[in-house]
Amino acid sequence: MTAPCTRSISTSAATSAESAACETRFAVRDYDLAATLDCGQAFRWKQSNGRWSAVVSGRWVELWRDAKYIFARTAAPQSDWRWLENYLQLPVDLAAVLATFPDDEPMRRAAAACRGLRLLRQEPWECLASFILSSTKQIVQIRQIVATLCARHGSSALSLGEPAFAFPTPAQIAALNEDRLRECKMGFRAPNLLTAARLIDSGKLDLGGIPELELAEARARLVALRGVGPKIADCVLLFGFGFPTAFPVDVWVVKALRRFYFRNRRVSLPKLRQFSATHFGPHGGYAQQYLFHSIRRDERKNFRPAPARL
DNA sequence: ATCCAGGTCGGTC
DNA sequence: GACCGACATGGA
Repeated sequence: MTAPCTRSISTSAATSAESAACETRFAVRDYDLAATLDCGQAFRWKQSNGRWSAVVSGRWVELWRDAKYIFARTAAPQSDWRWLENYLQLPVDLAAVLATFPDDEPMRRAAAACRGLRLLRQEPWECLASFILSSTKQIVQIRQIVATLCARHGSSALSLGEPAFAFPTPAQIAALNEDRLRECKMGFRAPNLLTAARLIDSGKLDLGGIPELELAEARARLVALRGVGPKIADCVLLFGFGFPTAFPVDVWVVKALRRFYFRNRRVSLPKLRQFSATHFGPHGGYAQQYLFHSIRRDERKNFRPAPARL
């Protein structure tokens, strides 16, 4: 698909890491990189002067855009970029996805308000672990917990800027104990992460088999984990495994569904789940992310920070 | 200060 | 089923 390295970076002053650095670009349309990386589906991306960096499946990578392209560079040489094309879901025809959304006013507005928003395809274990850590936490805090966990317990990754760390493997976490995990500020979620890591590390839970299952069965496997209910399970199924109709219903989506489809009436969570499972079509998961992103942005638009004090 | 955050769990009625 | 409080931690 893409040439391995369109440009290899090498200068006389380059360190050994820099001389192996690798850069490429992808022509894209309808791809809002910033919204996609920052909308609460992934928790590792940091922005610094217009560029986004993270560690994806153990590889440090930096991304940036111009009008036509997404540019990427890594610290290590790449023989191909399929891992990144897959992560960013570059081949997805967004217009075709949007065309399956229900033709109603809320979805038309959400699609118009979030033009270019995409779903990523994340590494399943990292996705599961991250969302185990997400319950009743704000997105900024989830990022902080995940960053601490990676810095303390993940393997270091070759990078060009700040030191970077891979997400800890199940084995790396399984080798810890609850107190070590609590030191990463994850509170009561620590034992949940620990038992999930140990089940996977011991082979008692095989995430690799999940994609072969029907949605309901896959969901049942995940919900069997302590600390994983229907919402977190659907996040993992959608963002990690790509089940297109997985539909995470969190507090924001509840708010959006009630406001847009039930005239702000009190509707029980099971009823909202039932509605969402049938109303949003073959790419319901995508529709969910558009609702989530648009209502969060609307609410924040009304928020005005207090003027800075001197 | 008080409420709430990309929830889940184990109780109640 | 529906409703409730506990669970850690820190932003707003």
